[in-house]
Amino acid sequence: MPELPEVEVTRRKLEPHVLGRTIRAVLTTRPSVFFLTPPHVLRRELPGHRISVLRRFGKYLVAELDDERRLVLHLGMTGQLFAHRAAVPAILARPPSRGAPRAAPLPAPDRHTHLRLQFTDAGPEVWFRDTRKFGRVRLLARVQADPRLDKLGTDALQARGLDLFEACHRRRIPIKVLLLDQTVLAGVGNIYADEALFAAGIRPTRRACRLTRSDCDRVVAALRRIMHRSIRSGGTTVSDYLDPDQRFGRYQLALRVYGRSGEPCWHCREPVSRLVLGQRSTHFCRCCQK
DNA sequence: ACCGCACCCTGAGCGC
DNA sequence: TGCGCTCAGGGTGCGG
Repeated sequence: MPELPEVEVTRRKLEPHVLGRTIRAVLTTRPSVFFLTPPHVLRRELPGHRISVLRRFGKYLVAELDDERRLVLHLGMTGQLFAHRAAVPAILARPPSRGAPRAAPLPAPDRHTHLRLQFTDAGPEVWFRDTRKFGRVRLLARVQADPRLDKLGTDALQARGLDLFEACHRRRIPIKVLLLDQTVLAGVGNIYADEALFAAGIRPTRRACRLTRSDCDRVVAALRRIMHRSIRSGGTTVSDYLDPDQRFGRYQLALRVYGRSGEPCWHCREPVSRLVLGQRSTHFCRCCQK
């Protein structure tokens, strides 16, 4: 599932395919929850405009247009952005291990390809595909605020221990649940929350208010370290994630606890435990995390 | 303000 | 073979 590292890899690889290009036509599927801006509006409004910047905020991607409107994209759980060159054979072997992606390289758009941007030049189309439709697309008017975007906390890669420590004040929820709150640190999802808490030696069930300043420093440092490593590895492919070139991530090979319940802990060899917190499966080591 | 939980959606995997 | 069930989870919104 795309969290900050996967979204950042997507941004970096998509950027050269969109910057400075002018949209010629937009193809969409039928209206659905996927479209916060109705598809017929996107088809009408986007053509003729040039994409000037592609930014990331937490797990959001924002394409700024030449008229200062913004196209806001969220990949949800199964969202994929592709730079689709016609007639170029897609790569691909199986991913190195752990979870065989359901997705295979797409030779043609299918019913899950909800948005296709075609450009005035001969370069690739950009496709937004999302089987589960937990992803979202919205076109913001000039200077129009986005309620979700504006509520995001500090980007997880920019955060300091103090940011987390202040957010933990008087919060009685498990630290794992707090880490998933996008208004606290933007970009942290289920995988990296578990991995960072393991690296910091903190049990995910511990109440947020019971973390010390030093605990928070370790969690934030671990998040930054792990996310940077993951970005360098092309992100984590657990089930569906593919980058704009339809390549799998490789960071799943480096995961220490996520998806490893019952397998031996990297440090102490005790079996990794699993429980559910905030309706999300949570993985940790009873021995190494207190 | 805080917190728990149902819900959105689809495909995979499983038992029968 | 095929049906029906459960599970996965990012984010929203509601009720207590």
